[in-house]
Parts: sequence; C-alpha cells; structure tokens
Amino acid sequence: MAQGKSLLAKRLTVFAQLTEEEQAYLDELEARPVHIKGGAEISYEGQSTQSVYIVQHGWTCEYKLLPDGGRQIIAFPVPGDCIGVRSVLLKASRHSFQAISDVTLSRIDAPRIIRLFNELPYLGMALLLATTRNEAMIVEHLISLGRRTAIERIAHFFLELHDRLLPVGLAGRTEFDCPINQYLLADALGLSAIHVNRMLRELREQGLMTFADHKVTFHDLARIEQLAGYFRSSDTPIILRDAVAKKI
Amino acid sequence: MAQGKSLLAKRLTVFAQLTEEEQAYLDELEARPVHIKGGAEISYEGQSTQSVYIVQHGWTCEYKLLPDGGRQIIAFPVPGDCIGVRSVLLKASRHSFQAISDVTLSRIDAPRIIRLFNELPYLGMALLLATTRNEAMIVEHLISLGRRTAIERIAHFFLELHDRLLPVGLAGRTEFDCPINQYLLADALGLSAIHVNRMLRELREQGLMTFADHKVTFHDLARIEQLAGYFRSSDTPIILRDAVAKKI
DNA sequence: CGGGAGCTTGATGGACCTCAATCCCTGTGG
DNA sequence: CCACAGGGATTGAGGTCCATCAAGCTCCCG
Repeated sequence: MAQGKSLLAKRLTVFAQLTEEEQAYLDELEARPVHIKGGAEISYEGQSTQSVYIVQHGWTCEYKLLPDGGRQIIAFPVPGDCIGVRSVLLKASRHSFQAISDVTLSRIDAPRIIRLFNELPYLGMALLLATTRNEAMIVEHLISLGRRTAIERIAHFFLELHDRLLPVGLAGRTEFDCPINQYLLADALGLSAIHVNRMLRELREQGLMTFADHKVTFHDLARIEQLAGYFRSSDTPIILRDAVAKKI
Repeated sequence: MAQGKSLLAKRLTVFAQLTEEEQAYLDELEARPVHIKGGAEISYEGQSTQSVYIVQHGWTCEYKLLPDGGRQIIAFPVPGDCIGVRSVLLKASRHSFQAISDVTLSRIDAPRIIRLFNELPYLGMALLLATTRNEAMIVEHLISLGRRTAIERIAHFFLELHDRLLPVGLAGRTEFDCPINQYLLADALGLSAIHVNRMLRELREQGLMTFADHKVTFHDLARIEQLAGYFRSSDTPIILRDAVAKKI
C-alpha cells in the first residue's frame, strides 16, 4: 500500500477512502505487534479484559466450547481480519480465539476502540462495514452446516477459502498453503474428524482436489464448484465518501 | 417511546443517544409503510433494485435457496429489525425475504441508506451496531446447526426467540405467539419437517414445552434450558456518545 | 527409542431423511 | 349446507449418512 504500514487500512480502503488522520490513527494502532505461538490461546471466553486484535501474520480460529465438551469453530481469521469486534461491542457474545500457526497480532484495548468510534466515526463505520463482510461469510458457513452434505461442505469450504486468500496474495490459481488440520476442519464443518478424512479421500479419488501436507490443490475447479454448488462472488462493496462525491 | 414514532429509533436507543436531527430523519424514513400479505415475497435474490426494509409489524424470514431445491432460513426478522442491510452494502451477499404473517414494512431505497451513512455517520454506526447484534444471533444459529442434536436445536431456538420477544413486549413469561410452522422450523434448523414434528412430540411428552396453534408454551424452563445448553444473556451493549461523555 | 500429534481404515450403531399414508381444520364455491 | 381442495400436523417403515469405538499407521522430535 502507498503511505501507511497498516494492514487493516489496506483492507478498509475497499470500503472507504481514508483521510491522512485516519490512516495515521490506524498506523499507530498497529505499531506494537504481539507474537503468539501456534496452538496457544489468544483470548478466552471468560476473560475480563476485552481487546480487539488485528491479525498481521499467521492463521487463527474463533470458536465456542459447548457444555458437552464439543467445539464449534465459527471462522478462521487470516491476515487483515479483525478479532473480537463483536465481543467488545456486545458483552453477551463472547467466544474464544486460538492461534493455529505462529501468529503476529496488533492489540487494541476496548476503550481505545470505543474512542475510535466517537472520534473518527467514518473509520468506525468502515470497521463495521468490514465486519458486515465477515457476517456474510458466517452466513455462508451457516448454510453449509444446515443444508449441505459432508463432501459438499468440505469442497465449499476450501473454494471459499481460496477466494478469500487470492486477493491478499496468499493463494495461487489452483493451490494454496493451509495450516488447518483435519480436526479443526471437522470442528468447523460440524463433522467428525474421521468422516472428514473419508470425504477428503473421496475428493482425492474423484480427481477433484487434494489436501495434504498443509497444502490444498484443486485438480478440477469446474467440477468441484459444481459439486459444492459454489458460485464465485465478485464482491464489489460500496465505498463511503466516494459514493457521496459522485452525488448518488 | 418519547418523541418519535420510529420503531428503529427505539431499537437504536440501546446503542446510542440520538440527536433531534437523527430522530427526525428516522421518523421520516419510516413515514410511508408498505403492507405485504402473509406468504408473499418481500424481495428476491436476483432483484435488481435493492432496498432496506424496517419491520414494523408481523414476522418475516430471510433465506437462501440452494441449487438442489432445498432452502436454508437464516433468520426471522421481527418488528424493529432491519432487512437487507447486508445485501445493500455487499453486492455479493443476496438473499430472499418472505413475509410469514401479514407484514407492515418501511422501505428505504439503497441510495438513501448510503446518504444516511455519509450525512449522519453516528446514525450509520448505530445501524451497523444493530447489525452486529444480528450477527451474534446468526453465530448462535450456526453453533446449533454444527454441534447440537435436533431436539437441542429446537429447544434452543425457542428459548432464544423468547428472549428476543420479551423486551419488545411480544412474549409472556412462559409463553408467546409464534406464526412459524413446522416446515419453516425445519428449514431454519437444517432438519426435515417430519423429524421436527417427532422432536416436538418428544418435548411435549417430556413435559418441557408445547408448540401448537401458533403458540409456544414452556412447561419447565429450568429443565429445557438444561437440555438446550442455554444460558440467558443479559445483553448490555456499549452506548456511543454516552461512553465518550463519561470520559472512558 | 519412546511418545505424541496427526492421518488412515474397519465395523457397528444411531440420528435423521425419505417415501407414503392418514387426519384435521379452514376456506371456498356450488 | 355440503363437497372439495389444500395447508399443516402426525405417524410408520425403511434406508442413508455420519458418529462412535477401536486399532494401526507414519512422521517428527526429544
């Protein structure tokens, strides 16, 4: 990106032209990175002090533990994504976050976020707009869990992930690195790890895709998209200020 | 509510103290109501002109149709809820909306929403904050689909619905009216209508709750909450402006 | 060399789906 | 007033998808 070093700014530029002041604010927010080892907790459901984190490097997951010991993974925030906005704004909505690979984060304490909303409302809106896109992803995830079979879920999951990683340069045309293991995949897709394994074999044997050694490879994009019922989305969100400038 | 007639304003007051100007803007937005018959479409996935609607009266559902003819219901917007914010802000995220009962809506065309974001940013933020709460509900829904059994899903669904309707005066302490039928319930919970029916019988025979004649009655709240793994949420969201006034 | 994390495969059972049929209620038109 | 249609609820039988239990495999690392 041009002037700043903020990853979030880069992300938000899709939604709004940021002023110098807003840029600077974000750059400063992301100044002090935190490093976390793969497998470690980032924040836990019961935690008293809430913060928002911006993922700078590495993979994370957001999940909820159930009374029976089960776990449901809600999303896999990757670089440029925010963690915990919902938790800070809504006291009732608390989930846990874990580092999947080694991770670098920028931490923003809750009071600071609130101040941001009050002092730079456009920036706050851009932030919330970004969370709206997260929401859209969660809705797609929900549809998978509700109405798709195991093999369709898996195929759909990887196709969507691919589309998410492509624009940030973390994926090639037909393959990408992915540190998720079969247990994480199972907890995200509402399946058992054993069944995930079987369905991955099925996908492999049908010549559709392979997932091995932390690497996803698509062998036949057309057919796998067909199987998953997946439609590539050309996501052109609205742009604040630009919209008003054009007298919409 | 005190001065205005806007239902949305009432809802947003939880998040932000609105100025006179913002109040007036919302009142005017909701001035011309639209009536829709139960069962009719409100807006359809492929529709070209996008609008946001505010539910004034009656029940609606948001859903997505799948290539195989199946349907997944994402949410049931009730009075005070917004419909289609996500669709307007993100072109890629389009779903269909249907009236369940006879419904009264206020329609706001997309350009107007964009203008709102630019001219009254605090109001825009309050709106997006409200959608953040929707997101939290969708996450709970996702967890149900991923990791709860059929009977747990049903119990959890009605408990959550109850908690949503209580504060707006649409529910009593142990019962409420609910125009949803077993097919809608099935499509929301990722089940077949037949299995929903069986599980409802199970709940009835165990003396936990009954759902008949568009009416839900809880017979043993403690036991059904236990079954569903449900924890009542005291949702105290942050308040904009107030927070800054208190020098947080 | 032992141990653990992650992957793989087989066997069995259960949760839930599908197909099929019946029943009730309400609205509608002759 | 009755016939009829249609939406919704209900129940049974059979089959499928996926979970669970159990075991063995391959790495990697100390």
